[in-house]
Amino acid sequence: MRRRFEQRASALGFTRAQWQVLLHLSRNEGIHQAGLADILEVEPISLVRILDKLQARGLVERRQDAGDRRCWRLYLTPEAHPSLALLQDIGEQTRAEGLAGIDQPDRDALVRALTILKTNLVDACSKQASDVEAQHG
Amino acid sequence: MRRRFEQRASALGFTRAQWQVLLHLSRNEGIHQAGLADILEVEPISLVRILDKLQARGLVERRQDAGDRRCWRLYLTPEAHPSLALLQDIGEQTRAEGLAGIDQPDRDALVRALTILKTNLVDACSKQASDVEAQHG
DNA sequence: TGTAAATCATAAGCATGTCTATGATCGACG
DNA sequence: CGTCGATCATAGACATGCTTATGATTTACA
Repeated sequence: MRRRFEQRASALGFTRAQWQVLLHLSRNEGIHQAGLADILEVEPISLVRILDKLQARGLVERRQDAGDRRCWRLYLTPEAHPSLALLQDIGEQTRAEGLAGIDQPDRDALVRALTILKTNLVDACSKQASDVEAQHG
Repeated sequence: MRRRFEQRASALGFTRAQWQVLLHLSRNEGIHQAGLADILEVEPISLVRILDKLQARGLVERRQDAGDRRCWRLYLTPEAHPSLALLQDIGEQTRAEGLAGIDQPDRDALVRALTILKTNLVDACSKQASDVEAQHG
């Protein structure tokens, strides 16, 4: 799904990661980088360089936070909106293309299974992380 | 699933990609790099550097092909087997951990749905690739 | 046979993910 | 008020994925 999306989106000069950033930013304008990284489930450092590129292309704006000089608040620029709409279409098409021929009960089961699977693994990851922490002090 | 596996495997000094290479190589000893890349569904160049590292660690051997001087045949060294066994255990545990609490019908539906989904997208990718090819030449 | 096309391995350069480290700032607590 | 620990953004270094390009061979075909 990643490959197919990227095959289509590369014509617009975007990667999947860039689209995800734009999409989630559009739903959370004014968020700071750590918060967006949390939503995207990546480390903040992974986001920094993507934002650098999007900012260099004039699609994203970093504004100083009034009360906290450490952090930036993130906004889409007006230039971002047309691309974002196109990218959302591509995402929609890719999703539909992938799910074609899967009946509704199986789609439901897919979502159920993946939801549990993700929860299981995230829990296991954070449990082990806190174990290691406890051992080391 | 990738993250959880890597969390565990990093203690052994392996990445998921390296494990996949070792695993599929163990099932296809004597294969050449392009063939293994095809099985792993990555580009040959992505495999080269992983093999370089595994070879440097003495886990993989490249032997000249007798009949074709362009290609190498790949073999695991005896040193690879203990690590491979450990990594397979980790893979097994991670899979079990992820699937915990998903009943059998949903597991079956998951496999069905993902199989179709992958086929759909792979077909769409290669169809578009050949369209582009046709246009350009 | 001789040349053009395909194939194998690999390099260069980019995007994105990680971990670890660092400087600036904030907040909490003595 | 001053210090110490948390948090924010970011740098450096590495792993792995990609596209595109290249040299060496092999294969196919005129």
